[in-house]
Amino acid sequence: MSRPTTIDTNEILETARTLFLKRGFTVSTAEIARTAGISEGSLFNRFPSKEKLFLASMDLPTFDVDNFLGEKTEANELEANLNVLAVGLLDFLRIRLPRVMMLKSNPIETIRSNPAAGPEEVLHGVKNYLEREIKLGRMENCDSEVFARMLIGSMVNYVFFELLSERRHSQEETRTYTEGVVSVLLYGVESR
Amino acid sequence: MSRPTTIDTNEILETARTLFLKRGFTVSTAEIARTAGISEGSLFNRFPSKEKLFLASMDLPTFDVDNFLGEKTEANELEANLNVLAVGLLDFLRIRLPRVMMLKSNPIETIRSNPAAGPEEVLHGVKNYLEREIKLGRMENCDSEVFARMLIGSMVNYVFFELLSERRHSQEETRTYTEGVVSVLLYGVESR
Amino acid sequence: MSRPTTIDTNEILETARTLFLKRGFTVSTAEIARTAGISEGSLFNRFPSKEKLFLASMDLPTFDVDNFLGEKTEANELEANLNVLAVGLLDFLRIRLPRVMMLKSNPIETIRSNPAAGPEEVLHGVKNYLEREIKLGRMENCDSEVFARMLIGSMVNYVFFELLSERRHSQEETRTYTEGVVSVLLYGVESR
Amino acid sequence: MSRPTTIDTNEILETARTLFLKRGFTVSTAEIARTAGISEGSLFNRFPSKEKLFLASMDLPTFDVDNFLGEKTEANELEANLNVLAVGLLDFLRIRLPRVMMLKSNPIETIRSNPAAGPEEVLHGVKNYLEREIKLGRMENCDSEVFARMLIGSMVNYVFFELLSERRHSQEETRTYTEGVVSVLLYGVESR
DNA sequence: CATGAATGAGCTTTCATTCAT
DNA sequence: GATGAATGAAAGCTCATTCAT
Repeated sequence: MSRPTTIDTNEILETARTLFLKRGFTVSTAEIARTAGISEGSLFNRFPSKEKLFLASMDLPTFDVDNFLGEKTEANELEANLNVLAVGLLDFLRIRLPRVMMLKSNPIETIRSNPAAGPEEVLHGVKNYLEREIKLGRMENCDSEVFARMLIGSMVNYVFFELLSERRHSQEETRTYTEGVVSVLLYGVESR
Repeated sequence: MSRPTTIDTNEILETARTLFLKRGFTVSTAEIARTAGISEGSLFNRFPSKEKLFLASMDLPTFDVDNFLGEKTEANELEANLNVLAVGLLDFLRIRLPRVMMLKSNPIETIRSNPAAGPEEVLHGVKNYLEREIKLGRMENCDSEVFARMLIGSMVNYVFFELLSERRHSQEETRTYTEGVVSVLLYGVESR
Repeated sequence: MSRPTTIDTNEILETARTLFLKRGFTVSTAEIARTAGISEGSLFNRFPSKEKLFLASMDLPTFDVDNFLGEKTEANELEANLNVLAVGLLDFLRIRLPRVMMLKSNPIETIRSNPAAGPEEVLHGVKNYLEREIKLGRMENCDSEVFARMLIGSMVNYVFFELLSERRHSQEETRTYTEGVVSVLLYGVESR
Repeated sequence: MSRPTTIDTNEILETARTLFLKRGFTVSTAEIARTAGISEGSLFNRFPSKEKLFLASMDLPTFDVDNFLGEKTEANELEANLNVLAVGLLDFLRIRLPRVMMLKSNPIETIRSNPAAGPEEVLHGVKNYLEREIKLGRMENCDSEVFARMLIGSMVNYVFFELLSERRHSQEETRTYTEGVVSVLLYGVESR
């Protein structure tokens, strides 16, 4: 019966996210509103404070290893599975990592207690997956924590480079890299 | 040799760094001055602007692989060398990484052109070192870029976890981890 | 005779009055509308501006001494009449005084010219009444202005205390007070 | 050693008080600063918030009956003393009353608990004085509360009229009034 | 006519920076 | 050089008012 809503909250969040990620928490709400094509008043109608807007725009996606692999893997191919997982992690981290960094660098008061920002989840997910593969006899026994950290760390670092150099690797580069990583993880570079 | 009445620039920088790293670029110059025990006037006598102070306090250390290893390694022990290198990288990254993240998250205008913030240096250093080891026949031929990225990435990620969880690993945990990483890199987890 | 769908202007005014009196002119129109159970749009359909709403809600009641006494007094009893008048003034002032104070403390531009806010009326009314009583020989000749001011002032002050202490006197306290006041006015405390 | 203070806090308070009293709490801090001839920044250097400034500028003076009379009265002249007291009350109320009204009409959160805003003090002071006079046998026994309320109320109302009509009575008018009041209080208008 | 989404002007407040000593 | 008072531009936020339905 009243004037219909014309402003899309998601559009605001995308605009804010883009600006925050590019220029830091110090971008002004005025600029966010202007870029989103709305008035500052409308911005604050949706989000009660700049901090809330910031936190909402930096919402962290999660990554469920089992769900992700369950759909895509051929059960018996460990190396293939790990390659798929590596690529999935990359895509996930390309979204999550810049937000985590932004949140960490602008420790709004209420952020501290947010456990979702913690990095443990993904590590646990990968570790659990590995241990299941070991139990199933499809993988040699090994320190799953070290393996998981190395896999994730290699992906994190790859994305990290992309962020800092502001250049995204091509699909080919990426595939070469992930395959190299998985290969090294499984076989090392030295024949023992 | 009496205590100089002038203010130690390094003390200012340390104070500023601590505050910036903990609370982000938005800490006020007033608070920095107060914490450093000086007046705001003095702060601006030393640094012409907050941005300059920020950049100075986030000065990025560099890591010269050759220098570092030259002093500490026994030439023939590749695995030992890599372990030393890994620990050295960790210590280096514990200082550098939070600053890089802070710089990336607060891209002051003048920062863009600063190549020192780029992550290529260390990658090149490690790659060069690896290729020399390969040329010297002390290491199997391999994709040095992937190897370097994995080594660095594993360390980056380890420090990353420490930053996010605000808990530093013990020396023992760290040694176990670095040795695990190097071992996997060299030999993998699967016997081929 | 079903409940009308339209909004009762008087209910709005009562809500607004209550809020204005309790919290000052700074209460927001949003809160007034919410408290009244209507939309802000409807509020502004009724009152073209917040100021108009404020002025309307602070509408000052008047007090016609003659009308008031005409119905209630026994003609020959001066002291009784004055007691009735005193109580009537009290009840009147309990409504008028807080509004006058609110209007005075928030001198909306257009208020200045509003003579109704002036306090002269009641003073004149009481003075006229007193002079009639004197002419009728039911009261000694005296300075009717001083008498009127003292009577009114005593009541104003009594209400004033109630406002500031946010506690309304009981009926008994009130009667004791008004009778004391009238007695002093008529006979003083000293035998001359 | 540093730049000397050039802004007088009292001047700020006077400016703020004048504007608040004339236009209500809604005068902007910008206008207060401009009128005081200082920057808004300086205003907030002195007062951490507009509310604090408001409260400070509405600081309520107190009136110590004994101190006041102690210096000015000839001990044995009750009526003379009361006349002096009445004038003193008037002068006091001309300052206090508008501030009390302003405070009451803008009930800043923290104001509620401020007992100084309460009107009891002066009432008690006058009552105590009267009871002492009664004990000393210089005044007939009477209801000191009613007497005090009437004296104060008459003065409050007189000032009230001045406030509302924005016209201050002349000294002569004032003296005539106070003397009339005291006379009525002591002797009434009727011979009993 | 009632609604509440949208607005934008204006508010209080902050803060990097300058300046007089 | 060190100080901290003073500044003013801009920030975050509010809110009376308008408008599309």
